[in-house]
Amino acid sequence: MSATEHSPLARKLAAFVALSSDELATLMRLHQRRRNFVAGRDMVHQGQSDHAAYILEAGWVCSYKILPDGTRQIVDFQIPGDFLGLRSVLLQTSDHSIEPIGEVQAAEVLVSDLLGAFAQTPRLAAAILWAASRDEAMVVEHLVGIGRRDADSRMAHFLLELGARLALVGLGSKAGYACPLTQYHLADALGLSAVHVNRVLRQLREKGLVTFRDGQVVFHDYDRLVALAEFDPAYLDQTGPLLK
Amino acid sequence: MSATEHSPLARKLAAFVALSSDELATLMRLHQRRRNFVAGRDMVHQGQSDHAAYILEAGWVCSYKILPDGTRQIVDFQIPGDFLGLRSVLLQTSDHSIEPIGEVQAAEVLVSDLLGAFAQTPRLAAAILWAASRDEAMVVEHLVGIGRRDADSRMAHFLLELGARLALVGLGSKAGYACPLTQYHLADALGLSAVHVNRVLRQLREKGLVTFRDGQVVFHDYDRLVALAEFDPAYLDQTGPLLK
DNA sequence: CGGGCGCTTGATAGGCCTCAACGTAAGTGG
DNA sequence: CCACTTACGTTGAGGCCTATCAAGCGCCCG
Repeated sequence: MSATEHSPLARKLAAFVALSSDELATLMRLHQRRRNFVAGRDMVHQGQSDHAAYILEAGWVCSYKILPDGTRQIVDFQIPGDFLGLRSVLLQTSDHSIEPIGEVQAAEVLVSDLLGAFAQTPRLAAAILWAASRDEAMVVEHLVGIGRRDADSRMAHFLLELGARLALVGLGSKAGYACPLTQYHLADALGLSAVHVNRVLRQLREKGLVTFRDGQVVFHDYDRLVALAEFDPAYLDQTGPLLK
Repeated sequence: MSATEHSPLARKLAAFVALSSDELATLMRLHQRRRNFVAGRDMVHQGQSDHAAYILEAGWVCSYKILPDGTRQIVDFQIPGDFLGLRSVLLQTSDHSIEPIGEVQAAEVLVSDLLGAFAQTPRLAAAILWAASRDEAMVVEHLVGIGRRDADSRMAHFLLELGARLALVGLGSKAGYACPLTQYHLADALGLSAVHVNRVLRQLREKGLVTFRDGQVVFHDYDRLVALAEFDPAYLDQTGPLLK
């Protein structure tokens, strides 16, 4: 039974660099210290200064910021295999909050363990840095979408990107995927109102492009959806620097 | 004559960690290989795969993405003392373009030099990583602004943030700063039309809050502007992990 | 069974866009 | 020195996209 069967992170990284058994073992040692979380109680609070980083193993979470007027903006979702809280650890105090969506299982990672692992296996360090850069690229693409795409294309792009990310860890395909988000989550992520999210979803469904219902995203016409979204997965696909 | 008088980057980092003369010397060695750029020709193209990272020494640049329909979204501006192209180097191919605004002087940094410097002085590595995390936090704040702030508050927030960044390298204060941007730059950064940018600027001016004219930003009522923007400089102010 | 949560739909309003025109200033070439 | 061009800024009119307010439905759960 290989490590990639246990850890979505190992599976994700393995898609871009062939990890040796030593490197895999080091990676798996980061997964000790398992913790569980439930919806409704934030894992990290905006402004909090003593908190850890985590590797998400099961379940989804979202990173968001609350504005003084009470509205919130979801910056990113994390799915199994993603790191969370890395930047906050470096800045010491978190600039955002992290909320579990449904039940979540994550491995707590101490900075010291991470640095130790990096020192041991530089290739692993490169792989994780690559993953972090990819996450940053996704945030940038998210920003572009909110700034310059209309609601339809924004939603389409979002659903496609999520699908591509999930496919990488074996949780989705071009047919669709399970998605625990509510329409309120979508609204807060896309900078829309929940009401408008509902209308946009209806339009996409009636046009025969994609259905989002009962926690399932089903692509009906992947290619036309890609066209509508102007979705270019280049920023996700890179075969990174890891082949060095 | 201290190194901080020569390098905005040294000045910025010095605000958060006392660099030894050895560390300063290492930092200055990264500044060899000077290059100049002029407005109108991108320093880096979206999709380009052979390019370097730079340390900005004089002048401003912006990082942006072009959408298939021709509109563009500016993701971030870089001012003297900022790194640029770091992520692109890691991902090997750039996911965005970089355009000089006016004349620009920058130091080309080879990955090998950077890694060498990091190996030599870990504290410097921490400082630069901290700066990169701070840049990422700014992109996130930018995303929040576009997603959840109206045009007035978005503009106010942007002008304030820029002022705070410039103050850190000695190029601005709470009174104002020199700003080479056009209203088109502001539009592409804030996700607005140039026409609307003009109207928003007029409103802010007529309310006696801030004037942006002839390449000068002048704050007339800093506190009221902060209130309008709900500007919280916490994410810029951190006395980072660098005191370790 | 009441109540909360998520989803759905309609009516209305407003923020921001688009189109269009014009002003100003600086640069270019004859 | 002037005609011409280009870049940037300014202002108005009209309209679309999306927000807001409001109401109702189905479902799960205590």
